[in-house]
Amino acid sequence: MASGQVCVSNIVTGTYDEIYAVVCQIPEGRVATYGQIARLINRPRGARQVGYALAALSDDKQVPWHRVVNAQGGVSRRAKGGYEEYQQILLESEGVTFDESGRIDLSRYLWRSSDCT
DNA sequence: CTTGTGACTGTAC
DNA sequence: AGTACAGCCACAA
Repeated sequence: MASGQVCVSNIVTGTYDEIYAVVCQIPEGRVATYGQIARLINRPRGARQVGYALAALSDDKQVPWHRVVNAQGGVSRRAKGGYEEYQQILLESEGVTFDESGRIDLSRYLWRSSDCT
């Protein structure tokens, strides 16, 4: 599938920007956990920062933040409610199926950064 | 520089 | 399986 990766152009090597870059690299139909992303940017204990970075994310950036879920494979609550449902809809639109409890099968949809080359 | 907070994670009960 | 506590990093005031 022709995935559209068009956000890396605005990325700057800083702190949050690295997180955005990783999120942008997540292909469609795949999801990544905060801890996974945190490790990718060399911040194995910065899982919190990843979520905080997405919280501070602005609409100007085309970052698929909806592909980022917690370690339980579920959508975390945001500071401004209303978007948790929006995220699930976007993921379902990409082919991701949710569990009865509203959770994703990470063993099946978890994105692998170190695979296929 | 110190304090507070947050879209998290892992362990323990 | 769900709830509770502590740890961690980065940014704003």
